[in-house]
Amino acid sequence: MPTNLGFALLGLIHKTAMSGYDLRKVFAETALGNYSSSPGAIYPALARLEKQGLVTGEEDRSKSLRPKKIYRPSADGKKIFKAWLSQEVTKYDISHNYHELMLRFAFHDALDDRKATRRFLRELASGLEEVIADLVSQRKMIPETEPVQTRLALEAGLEQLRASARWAHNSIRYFPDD
Amino acid sequence: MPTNLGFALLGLIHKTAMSGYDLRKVFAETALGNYSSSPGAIYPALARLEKQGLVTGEEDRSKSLRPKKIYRPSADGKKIFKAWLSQEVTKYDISHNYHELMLRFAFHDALDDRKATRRFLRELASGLEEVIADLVSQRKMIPETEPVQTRLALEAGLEQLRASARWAHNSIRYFPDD
DNA sequence: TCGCACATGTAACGTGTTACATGATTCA
DNA sequence: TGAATCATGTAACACGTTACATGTGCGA
Repeated sequence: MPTNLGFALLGLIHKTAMSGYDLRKVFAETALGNYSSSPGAIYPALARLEKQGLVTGEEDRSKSLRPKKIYRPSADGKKIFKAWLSQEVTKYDISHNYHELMLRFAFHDALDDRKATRRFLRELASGLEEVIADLVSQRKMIPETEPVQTRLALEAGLEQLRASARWAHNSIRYFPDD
Repeated sequence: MPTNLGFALLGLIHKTAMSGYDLRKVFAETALGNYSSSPGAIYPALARLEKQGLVTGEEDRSKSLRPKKIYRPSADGKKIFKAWLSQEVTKYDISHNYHELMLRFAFHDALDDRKATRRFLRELASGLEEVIADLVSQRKMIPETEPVQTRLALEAGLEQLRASARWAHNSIRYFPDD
């Protein structure tokens, strides 16, 4: 199973076939940058995906530059990518892997299935409520002897989660039923 | 220089001397859990800290259980820990390392210096405004042809940052100037 | 005596980071 | 001709993950 970086690469070439260099530029220039734009990460990741049969790299010598390798997802690659997108949203992911969830959402258009995206957002919203409730009860259990910072740090997390929950609720309307 | 996990360990034993097992429990039971509670991470991290002279582990056979090793920060360890806490808040950290910033804040009481904590929050708040402004202009540059998800994913990040900025502003009052 | 909580570790593995290496093409 | 940009990669290293190994003492 690919890593987040692998899925990000898969997602980008799913839309448009690209070389490793092109991919690096996308990472460098967009908010995807969190998933690293260093050649030491991207080229090995592409090689792994190719070895696993999830992408195919085709040399392009049309421009007589040093040959580019243009990557495309294979049938298997598309299948695995879509399965990744369609996974259930778990509480675990929400508290330990939020970045991955947002990565998945960002690529959700590849599914071309408003119902699936709606489900994603609904699951996210309700998962968030649960995680928020957990944190609220954790907050209650912080003894008075703890420094303010402890409570405030928890509060910071809470506020981010609340913002996310509002966002998820508001976003559902962009994927109407029918 | 220790990793985030190393600093988290340093921060916990700074307050109360503890064994590796105790530390694991703290990680398992609190929101710190993001920094891993697996023995394969914690024991090697403690060993590294000890080799670097930042902590000292003293065997405790008082209870005749399998001997505990109680860890304490060394003078060097305290110095490095406080230097870490006192670091400037950079835009880079805000966009690529937000977790570490919150970890730092959570341990800020070790500094016992309201001025430093105020400075941290002020720098965080103003850094956040800048990062938010950057994202807003990035959002403007997303072509219409992009799927809604692209814009919404960026929006999700924005809302989290805005929530953080509000939190930072509101939190400053807990650290009054004298 | 069986299992559980206490307590500490090691080994294999994958992956990301940084830094370096290589080479073609364009343009001043 | 020399620098910048295009383009792909490798090598060393550190770290975290998972899984396993080992052993003590207590209570049912």
